[in-house]
Amino acid sequence: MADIKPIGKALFLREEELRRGIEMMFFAYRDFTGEADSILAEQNMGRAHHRAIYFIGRNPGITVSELLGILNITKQSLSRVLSALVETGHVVQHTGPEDRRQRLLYLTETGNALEARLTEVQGRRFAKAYREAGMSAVEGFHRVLQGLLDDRTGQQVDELGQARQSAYRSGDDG
Amino acid sequence: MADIKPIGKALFLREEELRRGIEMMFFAYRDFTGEADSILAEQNMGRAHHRAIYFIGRNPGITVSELLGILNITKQSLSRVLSALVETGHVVQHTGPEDRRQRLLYLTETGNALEARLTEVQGRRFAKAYREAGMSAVEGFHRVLQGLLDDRTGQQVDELGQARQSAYRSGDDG
DNA sequence: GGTTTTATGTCAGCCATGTTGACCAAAATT
DNA sequence: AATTTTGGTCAACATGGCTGACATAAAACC
Repeated sequence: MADIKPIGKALFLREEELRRGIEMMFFAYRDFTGEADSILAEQNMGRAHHRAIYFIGRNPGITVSELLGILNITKQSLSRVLSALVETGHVVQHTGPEDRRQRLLYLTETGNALEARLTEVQGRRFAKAYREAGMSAVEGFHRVLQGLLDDRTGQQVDELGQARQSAYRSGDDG
Repeated sequence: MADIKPIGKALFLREEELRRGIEMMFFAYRDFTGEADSILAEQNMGRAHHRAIYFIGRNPGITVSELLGILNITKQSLSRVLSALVETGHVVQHTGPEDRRQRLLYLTETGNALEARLTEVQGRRFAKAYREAGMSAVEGFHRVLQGLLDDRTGQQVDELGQARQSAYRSGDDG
């Protein structure tokens, strides 16, 4: 059995590899959000506002509950941010046509402009990374990220993708 | 020139692909940190404590300045966390032998145990993702993450890798 | 060698954003 | 009519960023 590997060393290398992933994830996320954070700071906003704006822009007419499902925060936290965004004219709430309890959320022109600006800087960063890494690396990147998700999140992401493909909600920004 | 592509559609696909990256990054980071956050909450700690513990464990004898360089936060923010960790017996500070202004940081046994526990849950998640995605995907994952970094961070990460390989600092936990 | 400058770290207090808990109102359900 | 669901509000609290003021050690300068 000459092909038995030195287990100790293999485990060491494995741990090093995992730690490398952990660290890179930390640094990459920090830098990935950094530029957007700066833009947001100019407007006295934070990441919480960004996340709300992003997912409202991506899903016009989304309800507060649905948004809560995506963000995984409490309604009190979200409420604070939404109030601010309505106040500053980035978001409008329309009473649901079927269920009048619901407040369907839409970006205003101002909100759309900010969303575009934020997504542009983050997209630019991704475009550079994708370009440098190459197509097959991008494929691998997606697969690993997918594997990092909780099962529940994985399902959610799939559902979001489906919903987006199939139909846009009726509404001003449709 | 029959191979000119329909630009409009290509751009649309490109934007969709970039948005997919942006979203996956958000979800993956959230889930990636979630388990560790729970463990930390048990001990009345947060992510800031985790980051300090992680990088001290990884670089025994690191100075506060060096740690600040890694974390990109203010010294005041770090100081608060370090004081708490010394208080709870997770970290010890030794005056620098050359430059007596410095406080070299080390994990205690307790600190090491917590670090190991936290790194284990995060490592397990990465191990699963890596296993499912396959080796070449992992390679691509690293390359894309690398490309997402600020230039300055990329250099830093390299330097850290070097320092770790070449020599361990003298100290109790060497 | 004493003074200034630089490096390093601490204390105090502010702000954003997460949390719980208690409670209210409107609409839908039974 | 009573209950449940949905959404909102107020209050209080914790974490972890931030700035400003300050203390001390080391280095640089005259």
